[in-house]
Amino acid sequence: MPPPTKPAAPRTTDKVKGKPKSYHHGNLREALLEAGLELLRRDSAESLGLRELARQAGVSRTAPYRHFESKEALIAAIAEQGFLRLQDYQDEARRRHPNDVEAWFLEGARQYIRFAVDHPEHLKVMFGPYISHTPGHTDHPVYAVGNATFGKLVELVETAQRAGLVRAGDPVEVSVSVWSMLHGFAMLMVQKQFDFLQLEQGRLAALAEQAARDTLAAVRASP
Amino acid sequence: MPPPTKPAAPRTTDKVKGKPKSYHHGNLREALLEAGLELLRRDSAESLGLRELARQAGVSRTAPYRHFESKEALIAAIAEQGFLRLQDYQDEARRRHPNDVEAWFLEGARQYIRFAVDHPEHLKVMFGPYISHTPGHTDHPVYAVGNATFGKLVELVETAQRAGLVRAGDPVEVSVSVWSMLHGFAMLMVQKQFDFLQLEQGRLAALAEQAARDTLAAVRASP
DNA sequence: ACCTGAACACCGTTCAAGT
DNA sequence: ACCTGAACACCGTTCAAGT
Repeated sequence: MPPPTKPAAPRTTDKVKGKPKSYHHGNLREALLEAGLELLRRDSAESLGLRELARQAGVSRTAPYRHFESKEALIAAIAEQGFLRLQDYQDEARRRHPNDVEAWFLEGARQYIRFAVDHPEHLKVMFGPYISHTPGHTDHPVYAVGNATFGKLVELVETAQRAGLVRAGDPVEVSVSVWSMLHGFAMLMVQKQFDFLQLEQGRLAALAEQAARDTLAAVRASP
Repeated sequence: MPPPTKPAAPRTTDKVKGKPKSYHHGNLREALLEAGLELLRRDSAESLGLRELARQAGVSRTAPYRHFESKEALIAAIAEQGFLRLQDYQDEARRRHPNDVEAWFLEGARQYIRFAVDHPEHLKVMFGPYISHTPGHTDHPVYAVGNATFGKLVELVETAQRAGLVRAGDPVEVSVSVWSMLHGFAMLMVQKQFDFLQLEQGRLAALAEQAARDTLAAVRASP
């Protein structure tokens, strides 16, 4: 725990020229999101406090309410960023293998896991218990973005079905199996639930590759 | 939200005879665990407060500290209960199909999902972000019980490998794939992440059966 | 042995007020 | 338009004290 007396935050009041370095009056919103992500990266637990973020950004504790309705809204905004980034990872897989469905599928699976490795703090809020999925609360943009991310997976599955790689059937149902496997592996890894296995150096990467291949095996068309 | 003025809790001070109905002096520990579970069942979110549990049990807000070191310790105790119950579900699968490895494996997968359906509140604390898996915090009994649960899965996988049902290789690594798939499906379901698919009545059960079969397909030995 | 009451150091959120 | 300060209704946790 840090001592209660902090260095009072740099404040960077140099808004002399164009330099967009001083968010102090201007891009507080982005600064809060960035600070939230950094806090999640270190503390991991759910101490993510609105007051602490304000402190870190060098503003008063009520200033965040000018940019976010509530703590949950801030978390949802971070989750939204995360889904967009995950879509980028998925697009990359498609770009790498435009003419080979199997390679595309496998790379898509690897990219999902890579996203989890690169941005665990994003994954945690995207699928943590902080944003409720009960009907009525689904008006925030994060839900639309999340659904669009799943939609990209369904597209991949449909293409793979047409190519005879993946078994026939409702592509949405097949996509649920694919998602479950990748989500399960990614979440368990991010939550350090494999730590008790005492894996040697580099062994986790082998597990990830296995998970990607097993994901395809789970829904592969029988020959 | 309930009004701030509650009916002051029944207190059930009828400790006249043997009737173990009045936990007031005696089994406060169990009462707190039960109240915690009930709170998780309804509120779902992480408002699970120590003070509120005390209120619900009819004791002062500091009484819980006689039975639990901290809020995290109470949550860990609930998680421990959950792992034991999950083991019961797994044992049931083995008992039903003692002489058919494939049936045992499939039933084990179904039982994992059934546990999630029956006890979502347990699953949420078992794999939520409330108990940290960083080294140094792994002294609570919940970790040993969690590892034992995974151990049961490894046993099943080893048996299935010997029978030629599941592919060869390190049984722990194979078990990770199986666990990932079931965990992913169970968590997404419990978190209501499939709700946006607008599934018709009974369709979720079909998804669950598919997930169980796909879990086997993911690690099945090639013919 | 088990529980209580007051107290400490925190939260999220609201609201009138400042520039 | 954006931010501040005081205030309200909460937390988890500690500790001396009660029976």
